[in-house]
Amino acid sequence: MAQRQRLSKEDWVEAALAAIAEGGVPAVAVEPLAARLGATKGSFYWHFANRDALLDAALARWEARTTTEVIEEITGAADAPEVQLRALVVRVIGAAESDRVGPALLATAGHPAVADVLARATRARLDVITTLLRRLGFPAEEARHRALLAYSAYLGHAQVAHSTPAELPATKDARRAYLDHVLRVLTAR
Amino acid sequence: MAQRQRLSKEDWVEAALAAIAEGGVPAVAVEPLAARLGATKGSFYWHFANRDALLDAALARWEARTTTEVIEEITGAADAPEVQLRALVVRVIGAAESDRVGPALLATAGHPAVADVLARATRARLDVITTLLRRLGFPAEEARHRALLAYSAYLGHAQVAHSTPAELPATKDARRAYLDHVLRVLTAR
DNA sequence: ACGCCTCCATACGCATCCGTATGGTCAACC
DNA sequence: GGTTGACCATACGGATGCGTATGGAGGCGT
Repeated sequence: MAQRQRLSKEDWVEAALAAIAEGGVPAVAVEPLAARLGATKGSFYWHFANRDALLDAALARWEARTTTEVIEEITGAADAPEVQLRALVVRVIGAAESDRVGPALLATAGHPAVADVLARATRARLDVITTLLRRLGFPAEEARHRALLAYSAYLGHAQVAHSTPAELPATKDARRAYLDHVLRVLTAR
Repeated sequence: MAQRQRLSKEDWVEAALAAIAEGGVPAVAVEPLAARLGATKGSFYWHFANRDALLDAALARWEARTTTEVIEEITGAADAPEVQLRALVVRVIGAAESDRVGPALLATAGHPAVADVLARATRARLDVITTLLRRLGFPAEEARHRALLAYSAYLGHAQVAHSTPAELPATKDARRAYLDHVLRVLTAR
């Protein structure tokens, strides 16, 4: 990997996220990570108290990057709800195909720290979608139902993209057509 | 756990599936499983050549139980496509909330055996849904799009049910209303 | 009653990972 | 140019997992 002489905390966090993406939470192991970074445990235990501290930092980083920042970015703009919803979907579908951490976390939902971050992320994301749908004129219960459906579809799309990308539309045009179709189905009255 | 004196291959497979559900593929470890079954490695290595053999058997069992058997059961009946589709959804949504193995496998899609079984299951499931939608009168491309959306929604629903069940409709009536809503949205022209 | 075959426990060597202890290196600063 | 402190390598002990070797317990036929 990188042949830096000195490593920062961030380097370890990024390596941990990469490990989660490839092998799930159990793949966050100090010694293999050190080997991949071209360092040893000596470096790690200077930056972190123990393995769990690294895992916590990685989870916090993931939550910020895939939930907090995205929500702020989308809802920060003063666009109309239709525009915001479309921006959210486009933004998030693209990310879903590269971010493999989310699906990987599901396998370890038993771990307390993982459960916490998943619960917070799920709630925040569902709330954003629900709010947008309400602003589009859907009544409360229907907005919540449609938000749940849309978010489920997003999660599932990430899974398919990750496990069997061959089943997704192949060309860029086909993907855009699919995306348009999905948006139409999800917002049709 | 069970205080049986003799264990069968099936017992080990079931224990492996339970382990995957709780901790993902890496949790399929011989010695912890043996402890849980009240046995030792001596038993395991009589029934299986090694850890991978158990993993393969568990994956095959999962595929049969959640894909092959379900598809045969649904398409075996001579019902109208609307009835089959609804039966499939009802059957599968209920299972999604108890089967935690599927989501857990996603975390280890890098493993060759896992990738194989995921690819086969995804393809088989998408094909079934696509066929049903075609029989409902949707043209080919739209049927495939809607099938992908429906299957994604199913996968995501399983994730939500597993990680944050509190976000799902609480009462039985609310769940039924949600299910009706989803079916209506997914099959509306 | 005897041997046989199935199933399992025990004990071992090896590898991997965690966490600690300790000393070394290099840049910055006086 | 000597000292300090941030950063890291090496070396260790303990825990846990894999796979093998070996012997023992118990049903079953003869």
